[in-house]
Amino acid sequence: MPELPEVETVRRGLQPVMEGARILSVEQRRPDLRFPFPERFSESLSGRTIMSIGRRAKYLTMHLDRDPVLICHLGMSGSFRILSGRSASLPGVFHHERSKDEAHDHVVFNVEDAHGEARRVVFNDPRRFGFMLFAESAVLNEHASLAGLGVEPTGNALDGTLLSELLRGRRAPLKAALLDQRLIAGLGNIYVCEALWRAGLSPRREAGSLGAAEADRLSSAIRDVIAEAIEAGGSSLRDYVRADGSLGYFQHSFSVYDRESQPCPRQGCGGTISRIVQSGRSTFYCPSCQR
DNA sequence: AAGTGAACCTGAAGGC
DNA sequence: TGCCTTCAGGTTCACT
Repeated sequence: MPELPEVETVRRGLQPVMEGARILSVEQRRPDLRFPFPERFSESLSGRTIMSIGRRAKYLTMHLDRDPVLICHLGMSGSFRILSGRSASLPGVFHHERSKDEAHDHVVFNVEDAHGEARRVVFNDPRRFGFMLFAESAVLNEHASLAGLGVEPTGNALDGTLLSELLRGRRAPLKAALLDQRLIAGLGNIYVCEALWRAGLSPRREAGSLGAAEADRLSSAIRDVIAEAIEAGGSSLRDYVRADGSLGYFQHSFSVYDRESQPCPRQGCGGTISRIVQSGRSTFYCPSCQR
């Protein structure tokens, strides 16, 4: 579910409550999510102080006052919500009222935040494609989950020259190449579709076939759409909410994603958005203006 | 090696 | 109403 902008939004939502907080206890309510929880999961976290919450691609990292680092992935349906500790013991007066199905509340962090407020930070994940793992901080980037990740589409690193290099020689469709986390890390189905539309490039193009001007356009489109989506607090489809319960609103800015049969929004195009399936996933694009 | 498709799991939505 | 199928923001594994 969550792509980079949603994960970054979650990180920013957790930051004010988690940074500087002390973990009093951790309730682990099942043995596994996508993977088994680490050995001594709760014991290793309890008593620690959270120094910072980081993000790499779609992974969240929780850095403590000593090892291990907690690596967390939200999978397709993972989310966090924050309850005030006091409200948590008084049903009906939660920090925010949105009550998700508590059957899928898999982990609860009981913390005391930097102001001494008791908080419950709850990880909910109906599909359980998310996971939590431990890593050694000194070799965090060599951890199996993070080691192979490509360039972040935020900041200045991703330009036309680098994108050309990454795509050179690749025979896969452009869509598939952009979803490959080893090349660019953090893009998912929504933002790949949106970036390709902005760049006027067909998702079916052979990835290695882009010219320099096209690679320039695409790298700009990727960076722009990711930056705008972060600014908007991500996209809220179905059940995605921010840690404070509010919704992101980038979904209102979709040009093609989930807009099959609707007119292409590009000025003067007049085309109609199509849905095709590429490597098992829906691609939305305008066959008229994306070539 | 690179590329494709299935698998993992639950819930929502649509068709009949 | 219920039952069935299809689909969903991701990653990993098995296969060609």
